[in-house]
Amino acid sequence: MISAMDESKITERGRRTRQRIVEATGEQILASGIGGTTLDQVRAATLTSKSQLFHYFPGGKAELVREVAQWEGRQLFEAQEPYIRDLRSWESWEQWRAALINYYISRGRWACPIGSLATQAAMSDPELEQIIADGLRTWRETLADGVRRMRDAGLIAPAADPLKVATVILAAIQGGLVLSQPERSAWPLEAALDSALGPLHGASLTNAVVNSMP
Amino acid sequence: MISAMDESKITERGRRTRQRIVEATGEQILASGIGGTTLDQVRAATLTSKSQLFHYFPGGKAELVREVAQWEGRQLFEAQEPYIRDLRSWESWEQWRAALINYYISRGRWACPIGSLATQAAMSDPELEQIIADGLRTWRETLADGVRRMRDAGLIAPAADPLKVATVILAAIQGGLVLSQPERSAWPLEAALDSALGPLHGASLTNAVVNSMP
DNA sequence: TGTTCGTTGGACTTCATGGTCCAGTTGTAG
DNA sequence: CTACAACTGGACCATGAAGTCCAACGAACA
Repeated sequence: MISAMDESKITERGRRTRQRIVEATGEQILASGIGGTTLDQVRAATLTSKSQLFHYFPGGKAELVREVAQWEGRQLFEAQEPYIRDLRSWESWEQWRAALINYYISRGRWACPIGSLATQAAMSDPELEQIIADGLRTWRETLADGVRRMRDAGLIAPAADPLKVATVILAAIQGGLVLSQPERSAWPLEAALDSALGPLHGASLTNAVVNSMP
Repeated sequence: MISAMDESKITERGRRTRQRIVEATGEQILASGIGGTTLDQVRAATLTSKSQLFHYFPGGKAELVREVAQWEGRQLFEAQEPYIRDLRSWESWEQWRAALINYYISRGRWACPIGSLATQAAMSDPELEQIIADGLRTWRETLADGVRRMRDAGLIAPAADPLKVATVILAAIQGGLVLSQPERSAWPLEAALDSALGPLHGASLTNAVVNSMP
């Protein structure tokens, strides 16, 4: 990744200021979207000035937004650590699920830093689109690894396609968030995620509850 | 619903112009989002003038966007007719699924007029948010009716909660579209939707393929 | 035929917002 | 302590987009 900001000569103070800008912008974007976020708002929220914004992000708003996307993406992944790295049993999936839901709840808003940006700005900024796509892809791969471990351990059907299962889970998260937004509740997200996680639930418990035939 | 445009005195010619504006705006929003759509673009695309835009939509851009949301919503529902009204067997769900996927494919872009607007503009315009929420709700209710019919006919488990199943299906659609966007392919959407539709698939076929235990 | 009202054209105004500039301050290394 | 570079403040500029205004056109109807 090529960052327009060379981090060689940078003071600690500068680093803090820069980080403050990124986080405040993220907050604002989360609340009002990219288009609804102005540099003046960021400036006011961070008690900085225009010159600082352009000092740290010479590429202007576009670069700042990209930086925010990467930062938020990292936060999202860290929130899933360490569970997402060690998905190999139903219990580990449950722990991961709890950590993820908790992350979304803690932000106060029902929006995914990756998913909602994907919808908002995909067509406006190809570079941002790339960042989003990369984040989505590694997320899916990490989940697929977990599914693969489950399969190799014989905990789920050998015929299950890990990539497909991972995609279904991701889709459930993104779609669940879309529905949680107007609902102002986590339940659509939880329902969708649990449903997608069904195939990973060992034994025929899931089938019996959700899918049995009279 | 209160429309700022009183339709009492309006010529056929005016109606056509107005409709032309709505459709062109929808096209533009689909391509560039709400923020990326300017009235000048709409004016150019429809060969109209500013005065016409404000003549037919006194509320300005906000009203126009709301009108577009409603129009697109209607289109979306019509695309699912008549199947969505008569969900009562696995075959009918399959027909509905085909019609829906076909609708999204035919638009050329992987975006839902309801879902993507929900993400984009929910917080900027409360009225638009209401329109989106309503559309989402009636959609969910209609699907839930179908699930209810399935349950009452004994085709799925009596314990299944129709509203929850409908929500999971909707989430799969929305999330599938989010993932289909960067992928530039319908497969994530189809995978997610099929997975969510699993519980409606009679017999233990689904269980055997996706979820069996060694 | 003329009057009325829906319709249309396009110039004009206002203003928010991204972006620029430069002078002044603070920190740090020799 | 001095010099240089990083950092900060805020006035200023350019632009594009929403919204206004008014004059002119055209179709229905007396």
